[in-house]
Amino acid sequence: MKSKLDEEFERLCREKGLRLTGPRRIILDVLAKASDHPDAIEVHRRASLIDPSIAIATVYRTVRLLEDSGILESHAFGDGRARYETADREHHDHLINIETGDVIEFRSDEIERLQEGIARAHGFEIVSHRLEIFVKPLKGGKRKKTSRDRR
Amino acid sequence: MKSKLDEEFERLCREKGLRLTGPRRIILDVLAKASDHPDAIEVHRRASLIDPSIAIATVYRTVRLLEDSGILESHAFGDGRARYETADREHHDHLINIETGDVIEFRSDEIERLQEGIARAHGFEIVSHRLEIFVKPLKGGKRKKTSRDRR
DNA sequence: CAACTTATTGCAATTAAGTCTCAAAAGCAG
DNA sequence: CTGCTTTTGAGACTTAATTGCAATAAGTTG
Ligand SMILES: [Mn+2]
Ligand SMILES: [Mn+2]
Ligand SMILES: [Zn+2]
Ligand SMILES: [Zn+2]
Repeated sequence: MKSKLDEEFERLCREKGLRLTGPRRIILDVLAKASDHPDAIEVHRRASLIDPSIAIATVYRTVRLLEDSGILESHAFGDGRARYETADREHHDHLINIETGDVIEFRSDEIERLQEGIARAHGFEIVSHRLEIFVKPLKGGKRKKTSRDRR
Repeated sequence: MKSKLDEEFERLCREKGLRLTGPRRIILDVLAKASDHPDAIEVHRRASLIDPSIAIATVYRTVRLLEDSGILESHAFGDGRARYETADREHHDHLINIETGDVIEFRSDEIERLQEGIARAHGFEIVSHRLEIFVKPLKGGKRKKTSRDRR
């Protein structure tokens, strides 16, 4: 099935004279289907299951292309590698469980609004931002079953 | 003059059997005096003015040691390098002017409080967090003279 | 202060994420 | 299908950071 992302990417290709190649389709597909935040190596591993000839260099080239086009977002959570997710959902920030590496998404309109105010007070407008909260489980139980996110 | 940081580092050395060496004193001094957020290469450059024989490897080793001891904080603003600042001041977050690279510090107790609430609602407690807002100047003038931060 | 033990240093080699070069392969307009 | 152009895979390269190692310097003891 052809997703929103596929259509957007096709449009982009036509617009910029880029080619809709096999590797690009597969990499975009891997990213569209991911419900976690894979890094380039993990994207390559998943893409390789579909076409083992895809090179890691192509993964790096493609995620850069997609990121520059606004189709992908990259994050730098603790470890050195950049991690990716498609930019087709509403903006959110992340809680990272430092004991398990699980990533939990959240959104706070209040925080978003406060950030706007801070930027404006300094004479700026926000281009982008990142908020990452590194957490560990509360000892005293009170756990919600929220961490569906792998790694 | 001997700063708070120096004393804390001396205590740490005694505690862990570490040695208070020339290079360590100089690197800590450079960091204590910095009012910006220098990266390892810049710290090395400044340390070299005092003792040209200091190796970049020693800078990397020392900032890691200081960071692990909680004396230094490292940040990963856009560019690949880690940037450092001493952890002796009150917690704050950063606005980064993407046009100039200037870093502006701010603190919002409201945002801090909201983060606590979010973490707790998910059954976690915050270990650390980072909030970085990438901004550009508002076209319509309204500028405050706040950016005292170099680089 | 001199001798001694052990941590630390400078240096060069190494690692690891990501980028680049280039000849071969593949898109795609005609 | 042809021909032009972009993209690819493979491997070389770049850059921040880490590590191995022999030489050096801290700190300790007498
Ligand atoms: Mn996410
Ligand atoms: Mn700061
Ligand atoms: Zn946000
Ligand atoms: Zn904060």
